[in-house]
Amino acid sequence: MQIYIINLYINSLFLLIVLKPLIIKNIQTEILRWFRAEKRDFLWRGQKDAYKIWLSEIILQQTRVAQGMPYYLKFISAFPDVEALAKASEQEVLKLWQGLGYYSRARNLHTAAKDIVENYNASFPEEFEELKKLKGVGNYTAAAIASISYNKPVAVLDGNVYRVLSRLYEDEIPINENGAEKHYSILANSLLDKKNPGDFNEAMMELGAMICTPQNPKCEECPINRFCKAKENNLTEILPIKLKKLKVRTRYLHYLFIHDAKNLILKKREAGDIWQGLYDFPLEENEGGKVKIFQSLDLDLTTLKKNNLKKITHKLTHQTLEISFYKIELKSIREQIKGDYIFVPFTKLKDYPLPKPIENFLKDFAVL
DNA sequence: TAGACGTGGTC
DNA sequence: TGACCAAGTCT
Repeated sequence: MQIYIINLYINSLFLLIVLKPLIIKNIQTEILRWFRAEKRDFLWRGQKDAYKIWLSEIILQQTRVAQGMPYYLKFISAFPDVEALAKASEQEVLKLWQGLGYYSRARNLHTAAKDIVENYNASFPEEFEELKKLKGVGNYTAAAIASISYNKPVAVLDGNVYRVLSRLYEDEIPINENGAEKHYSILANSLLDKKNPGDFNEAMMELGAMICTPQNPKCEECPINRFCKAKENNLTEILPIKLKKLKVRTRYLHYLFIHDAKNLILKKREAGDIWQGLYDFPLEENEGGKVKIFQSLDLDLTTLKKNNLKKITHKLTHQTLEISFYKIELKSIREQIKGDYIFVPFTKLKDYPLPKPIENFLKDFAVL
């Protein structure tokens, strides 16, 4: 009996000290080998300029490469370095970001650029903790910059890595559960190739994006399929587990396209709502009745519906927007409109960052 | 800390 | 077609 227990102990010790590191080493080797042979050729790859890595990482947050690529090119061209970006106005940055969504990324990008120029002598900090102090740089982006640009051994944890880890280890802890980040971060860091952290991090993400996809993963082509518990137990379709708790509310927006011969009215959107810092039309948000924002004009939405130009549905992550546009032509808008509105010549519209529905509306009417 | 924050692609 | 997702972060 004693011998049996001792054997068991030795076996598990062997597993822990010898076998596990060996398996991890194998996985690292296979992932890196695959990555170096199969990786897509992006402009920001193969160089370590922290500015470019940072910019690409911010743009690619919650965004597909195909969607972000043109924006990366525009930004690099307009702002070749962090000083150029810092010198720009927030409106210029938002204008360039127009259409990409999650506009806080653009505002934070600009804030961080100014911070780096003013407080870091225009060069990026190298340490994970220091990078995280930059506005808009969280755990993921700090790890990406630190590992790719400065070879620091910190594992990135993005949607791809969560998925790869959950499947590889058949881990059923929901990836958006409280405490999940810490849990998966430990797994990611234990798997990280500390000698090639940048390449390995990119390799994990590339694997998740190209092979270990959310639907129809290409397990037969996966370089680590022989280590994958989810594949072995046919669980790739249900892993990773994600709790769903998204509530979508519906809002009814009535936009007044008020103009005279040469100008139209815009308003800068403020904090605490969608599209902060972008410009839209005078907005009445209710179900109907009198237009309250311009009582002097004595407008009624029911009457205005005769001039209803367009009605659309625009879906955001958390809101469904039922949008109506009304056209109101006035002789001289300056005298009749009071409040926090600006009068913009049609010729200057190109300088103003606009939410997608506003941009589309103006395009439809050949104003843009 | 759970919820807010855009847009476009996919099945 | 609606639900889910895509290199997350902030408050």
